[in-house]
Amino acid sequence: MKNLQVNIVISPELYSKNPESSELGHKIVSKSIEMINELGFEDFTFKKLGTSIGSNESSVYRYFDSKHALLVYLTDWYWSWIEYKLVFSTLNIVSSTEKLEKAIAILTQEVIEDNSFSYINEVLLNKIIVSESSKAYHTKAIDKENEKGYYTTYKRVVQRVSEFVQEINPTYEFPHMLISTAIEGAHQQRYFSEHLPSLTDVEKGKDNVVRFYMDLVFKTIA
Amino acid sequence: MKNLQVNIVISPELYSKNPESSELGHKIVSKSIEMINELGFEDFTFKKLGTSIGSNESSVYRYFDSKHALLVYLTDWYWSWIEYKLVFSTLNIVSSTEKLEKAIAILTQEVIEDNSFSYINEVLLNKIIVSESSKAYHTKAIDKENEKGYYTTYKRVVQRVSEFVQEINPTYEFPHMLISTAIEGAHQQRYFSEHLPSLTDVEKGKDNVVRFYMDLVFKTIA
DNA sequence: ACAAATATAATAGTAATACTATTAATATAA
DNA sequence: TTATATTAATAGTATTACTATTATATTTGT
Repeated sequence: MKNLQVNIVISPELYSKNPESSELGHKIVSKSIEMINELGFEDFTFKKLGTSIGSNESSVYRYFDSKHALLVYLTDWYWSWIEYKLVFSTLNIVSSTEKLEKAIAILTQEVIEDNSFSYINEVLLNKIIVSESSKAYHTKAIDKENEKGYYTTYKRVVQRVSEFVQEINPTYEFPHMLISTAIEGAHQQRYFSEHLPSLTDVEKGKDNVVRFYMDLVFKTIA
Repeated sequence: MKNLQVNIVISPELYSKNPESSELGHKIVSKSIEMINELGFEDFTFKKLGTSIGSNESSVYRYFDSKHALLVYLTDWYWSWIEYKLVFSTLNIVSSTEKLEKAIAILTQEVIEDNSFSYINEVLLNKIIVSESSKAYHTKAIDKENEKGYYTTYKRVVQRVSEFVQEINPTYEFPHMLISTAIEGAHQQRYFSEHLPSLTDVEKGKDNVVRFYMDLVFKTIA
């Protein structure tokens, strides 16, 4: 994956001005990832962001209509990246079981290496997904936003992996529930393991989250 | 359960003045449940709440330090109520399998009847848990709050049910992960089924969420 | 029954947030 | 070079999440 020149392309619905199109746009995305991690989404503001990139609030607003729009953009970028990894790593594999194994690994693993997609730090972005992304869709405007296509990438990822499940066991009733449970669950378990560890069974050094979901998925569809 | 005189007792950590102790307190809790449902947590304010119960903002602040504190209170009330139902319905049952079945049902079912615990509408409260409760613990202050015991009831519920799992299969490695995955997953699936249905496999009339998690849990620990 | 204590309502005020609008300066492109 | 677009700077607004103060009820102890 290293030196491939690939770009994650984000739907124009998800920004006012494309942050890919300028240096300032890059800085906005890049620094917002850092700052949301540091401050948490609630305490992160466009004013602070503007200041810290040597620009100002109103310039940030030209790229994103709101703080929430930026979070949706980051979330979509993440899922586009995951989809890319998913497609790439299951290409030319014939065994459905093997494809599902790879997929579950990608979906439940912690991201520990910044694959340096230009100005986006995937390690930090993954942390935002774990601790903040649920705020993107837990909003009163969810239905309108869903109609506008804000969550299509995520839905497509779930769909793709559900298809692997269906290839393995065409009679299994709940492939989408199983995959969305594994994805969201893995993020939650990572959050719990750091903050509410008694809700989990994580052990230092072992990647129990991946093992747990791998086991759960394959037993459930067996 | 109907005519039993039982009270849910909430730890004093979770309020400034006990809302159980006055008519105003009752109104605050009762109306806030309605309003958070209507407006969503973001648009709900103490000012609006005060006005709508014929009182005012500052009086609400005497019961709860912040909007967030109120959400944590409501969440704890919910889990205390679930714990009560859990203990009640598994009392005198000897079969661990049967106990776990009852537990999973209680944890994953939609609440459709207001069991009229005085001034709290459990149906609406359950909806808040489904769509807003993750905001209670996805906060930068989580570690401090956890130390103060804000989440002990929830943790105890997970612990109790994990013990049923361990009774059935003492060698299963991840009982806590399994139960917290089922609990949080069920809420998520209910939210998705309403707003992002392609992430689920819900069908009108059938309670697929309960069936899905029941099947998943028992297959996983088999 | 009365004073003291307590609870509540009403009002005002503050710093910060999440924006919008306007203008000025700067870079780029025709 | 001029027109165009981009950005920075500044100012302003309604609202939020809270704090503080005082006046008025209500409850409680004696």
